[in-house]
Amino acid sequence: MPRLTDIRKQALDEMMKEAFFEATVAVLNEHGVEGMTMDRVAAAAGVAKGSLYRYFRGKRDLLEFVFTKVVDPIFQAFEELAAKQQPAIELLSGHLEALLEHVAKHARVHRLLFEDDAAHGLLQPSERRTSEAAGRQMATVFQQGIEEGVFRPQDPLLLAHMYLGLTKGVLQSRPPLDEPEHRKDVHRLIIGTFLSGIATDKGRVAFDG
Amino acid sequence: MPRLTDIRKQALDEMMKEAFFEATVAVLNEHGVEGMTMDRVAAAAGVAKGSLYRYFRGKRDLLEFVFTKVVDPIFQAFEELAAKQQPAIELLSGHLEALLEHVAKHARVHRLLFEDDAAHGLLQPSERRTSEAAGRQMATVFQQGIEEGVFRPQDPLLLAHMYLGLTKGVLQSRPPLDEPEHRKDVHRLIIGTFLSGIATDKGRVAFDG
Amino acid sequence: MPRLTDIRKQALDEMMKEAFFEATVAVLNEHGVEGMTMDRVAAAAGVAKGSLYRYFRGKRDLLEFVFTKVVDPIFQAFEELAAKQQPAIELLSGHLEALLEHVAKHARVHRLLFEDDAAHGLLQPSERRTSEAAGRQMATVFQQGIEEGVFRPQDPLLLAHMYLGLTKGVLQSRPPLDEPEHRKDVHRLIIGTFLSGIATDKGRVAFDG
Amino acid sequence: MPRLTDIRKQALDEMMKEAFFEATVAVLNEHGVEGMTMDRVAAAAGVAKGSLYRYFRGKRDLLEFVFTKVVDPIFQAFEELAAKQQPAIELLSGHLEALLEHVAKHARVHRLLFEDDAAHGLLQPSERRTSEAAGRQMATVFQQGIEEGVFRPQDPLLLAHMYLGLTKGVLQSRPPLDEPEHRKDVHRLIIGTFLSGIATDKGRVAFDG
DNA sequence: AATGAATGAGTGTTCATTCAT
DNA sequence: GATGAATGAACACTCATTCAT
Repeated sequence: MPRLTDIRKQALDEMMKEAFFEATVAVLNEHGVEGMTMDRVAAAAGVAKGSLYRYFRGKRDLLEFVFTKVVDPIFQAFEELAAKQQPAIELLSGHLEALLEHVAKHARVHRLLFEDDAAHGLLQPSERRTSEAAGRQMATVFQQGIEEGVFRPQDPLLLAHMYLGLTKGVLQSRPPLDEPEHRKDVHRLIIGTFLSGIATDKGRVAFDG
Repeated sequence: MPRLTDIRKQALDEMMKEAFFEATVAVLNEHGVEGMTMDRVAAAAGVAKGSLYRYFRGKRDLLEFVFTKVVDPIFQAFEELAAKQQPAIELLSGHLEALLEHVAKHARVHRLLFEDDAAHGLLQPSERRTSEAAGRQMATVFQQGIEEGVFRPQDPLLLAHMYLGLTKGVLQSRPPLDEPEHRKDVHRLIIGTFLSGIATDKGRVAFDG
Repeated sequence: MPRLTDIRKQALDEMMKEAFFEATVAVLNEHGVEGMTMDRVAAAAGVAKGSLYRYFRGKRDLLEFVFTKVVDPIFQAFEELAAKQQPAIELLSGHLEALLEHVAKHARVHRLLFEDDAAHGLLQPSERRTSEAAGRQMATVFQQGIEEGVFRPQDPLLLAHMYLGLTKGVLQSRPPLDEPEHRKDVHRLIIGTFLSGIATDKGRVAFDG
Repeated sequence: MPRLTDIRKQALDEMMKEAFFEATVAVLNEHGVEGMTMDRVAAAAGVAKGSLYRYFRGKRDLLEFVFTKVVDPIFQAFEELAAKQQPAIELLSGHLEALLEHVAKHARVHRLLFEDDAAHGLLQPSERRTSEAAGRQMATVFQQGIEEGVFRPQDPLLLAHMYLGLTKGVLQSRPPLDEPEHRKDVHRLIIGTFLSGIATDKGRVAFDG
């Protein structure tokens, strides 16, 4: 039964990687990105340092794994939503909902990998890739919205960057996201602002004038 | 003539610091923040490593100098504008104009320190301080705008973060900023979006519905 | 058999530390304390510098290890003697005997750490501690002797310092200590001088007069 | 008048060296031996670092100058005393008196150069030379005393080392030396102990027995 | 003769990576 | 396959010494 053994082996591998993921997060939590050493990760995982290198080619590899593990679900959630062929605004809304939920669940890690901005040195490439991928993904929504006539015609990629930037800005101010109502508030704030702006009628007049 | 000598000395000091500034930027450019070592900066500046330490107390000091040199003008521009007692929207507009001009002038450095998000590990304290200071500064504008009745009443600090995030998002997509018209376009895009949102009337109906 | 492995591991650790001890002594011998660098110790031990740090937390740690290794046995010998509840003079005598034997055995290291007075900069704390501890330890002997009526009443701590100083003085003149008779001679000299002084009757008269 | 100029020059040189002496002592006082850098000495002396090197060939040279300046007077005092052709005991007594006075006057420096034992790394050669010179010097006294019949016949050099060691031991316990009476007490203690020992008659019996 | 900026070898220490067991 | 000891390149930083001005 080499087949079964292989499967089992693969499963074990996955479990190990999972363990390393959690160990890494724990270390990141306790020592920050600068203090994340392979020694500490191995110790946190309860294995010898050498073993780490059986599962990851190096530190960069490990961090990319962690990064991906945190980021990927958001992309997948989007893909799932997009598959449902909804109107752009609902797509946007649904995606934001999923995003906020995800951030709420992985608050600690998010803070470390995104807000504190400290890991970026080590995973710049994958970071940029991610950021760009997210931009492209969102751009399709805006493209769709423009076609639907609900968004003003504009470069969709630029819109995506603005939207993502605005969202990141809100998240960087660390609003409470634990309770569903909190998330609802933030959701309304982001979508409302991005769709309708912050100006009153008076303000809009002042601006146009 | 100790007076003249002193002045000359001070001028030389400034020139050295300027040279180190450029050397640091060059190293950051080539090796990223993680690869920015004192050795490399010294080599790039064409001096011995020890000399660096005559002008900066340490790596952190050097990086803060670079960071400040890039960031401070924006804050100062804001202060100058704010002193003029203008309406909030004009203040916002003026600040963005100054910002875009500044970014255009220091494009390379900006990319390194802000977009790539990479220097943050080493100057997190000053970085976070800066980010928060910028937030607070902008918040006063939004507060004023709310009082003027041109912005919808909302947490000014949150508005500031959204605005800054959105702006950062746009800059991250690296729009051309060399020509004044380019900047005008980006300016219009940001202000317009933030004040009026991206939705058409139809979109707004769809959203409210 | 984790038991055996652990023991073996511990033994290996001890051997490594022992090797570093000897390497350190060799380096101290050749380059003096100021010239004792971690590089040189590692080189003398024939290992990479990094390995040193697996066994010692730092330079101070290493030096303290060496120092302790040399000094501790003397203290322990004293404790053992003191436990035997002997008269003060025999205690003194016994301690000196043990000390001379110990110095004979570790002549080279002693010269480095004590006579040359050179290591002290780096281990001043532990040195001073040691010196004071030795003083206190000996003071109890003199206190006991005073109570027994065999020593003239005087500040015991001062007596201890005098005794230790005198002994150190003798050792600094590097008397031969290899043979038991040599040690016997030195022993007699020190004890005799400290107990009865160096003056003849005539000298005593001259002094008192 | 090149003659006068030369003399003046030499005098200036002496004054400079004197200033550096005091600056060095001040630095040693404030920062310890490990913290005594040429920079600090120059700053303390109020001159440029480069000037230091006009008067001293290097750090070792400077430290030797300071050391000598502190130690030499004791030797000279001895020479002066010795020239007076006194009995050995009075010579010893007179020398100790001068020594205690000297130590009292230069207490701070002494502590740094002798007790703290930290400078020795840098001036080991001159230190050893000094220690040996002192030994030889004192040995002549003991030799004389033996010839006078006031000291028991014994290796004079060994006696000298014992005497100096005992004295050093007393000084290391930092007895008060400010007042003449204090010094008198210490003087009596050292001379008394070294000449007559610390044993009572009972103790002597116990020892001989 | 004085200055102090420049030098650069050297210091202790860290840590990602390798590899013999 | 796991281990963890060994490695050694790198790093930030210091400071005695030199030398152009």
